[in-house]
Amino acid sequence: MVKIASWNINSVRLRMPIVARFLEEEAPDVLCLQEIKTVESLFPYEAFNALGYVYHAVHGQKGYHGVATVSRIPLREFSRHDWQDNGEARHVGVELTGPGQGMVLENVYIPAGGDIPDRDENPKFGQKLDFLERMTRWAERIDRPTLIVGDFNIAPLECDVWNHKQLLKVVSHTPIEVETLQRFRDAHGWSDIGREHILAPERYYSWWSYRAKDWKAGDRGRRLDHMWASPELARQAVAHRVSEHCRDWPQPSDHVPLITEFNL
DNA sequence: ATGGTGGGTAGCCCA
Repeated sequence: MVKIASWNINSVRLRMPIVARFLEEEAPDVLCLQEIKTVESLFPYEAFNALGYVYHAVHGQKGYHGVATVSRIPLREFSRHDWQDNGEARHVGVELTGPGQGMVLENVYIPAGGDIPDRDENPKFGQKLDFLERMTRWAERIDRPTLIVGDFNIAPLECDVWNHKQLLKVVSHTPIEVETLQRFRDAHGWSDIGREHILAPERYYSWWSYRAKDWKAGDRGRRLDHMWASPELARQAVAHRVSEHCRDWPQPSDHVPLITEFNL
């Protein structure tokens, strides 16, 4: 059994106490973090080592973005894609070399895309779509069992947001983003593990804005985080869940962890 | 219709 988790942590240094709490509670074999917001030299390697997570693949950046995959089972880093073509640290790819040997694990942080869903008025929105198009070209050539996880910053289904109609013009749920993400999905035949285990139209969110007074009261959530697998790998996913309670921990991230267990 | 909060950094950017 190999247990993999993904969490947009919004500063790994600030939130190391709750990361440790999560690792002690869930004991995933591998944890993929997004938005670590630090350079590699300041990454809390020792804190992870002390918890038994002695394998690391860190692609950091000062102040913004950044991803890290930490593990208690052996892995080897083998790729860092720049799908935005601007030098931002938004991806790291590893291959498991012990348990789950041969499985490729891609950790990605897709750009949020700014506030205005228009390429001309808001260059960041265009960059988000371009990032997805480059990922799609990459996905067409995948020839190994692959799991891609992370903050996709898109909630594709109606039941992935608290109010579908109200969010149609809100970046993360616009038709153009959903269509672009669908093309990425079709390019490899990805299986959306989250939605294979928590079936539509059931509510499924992974992010709640900090701007709500009480995130739970209005429950204005969105499913921005995903775990997508190659079809043959998806068939080996035996459990999947969302650690929603982490949103209530002290100084929480605005995202919560996703967990999938594989029988490999 | 608007602004609401949070993190990193250093005099605003990003989410």
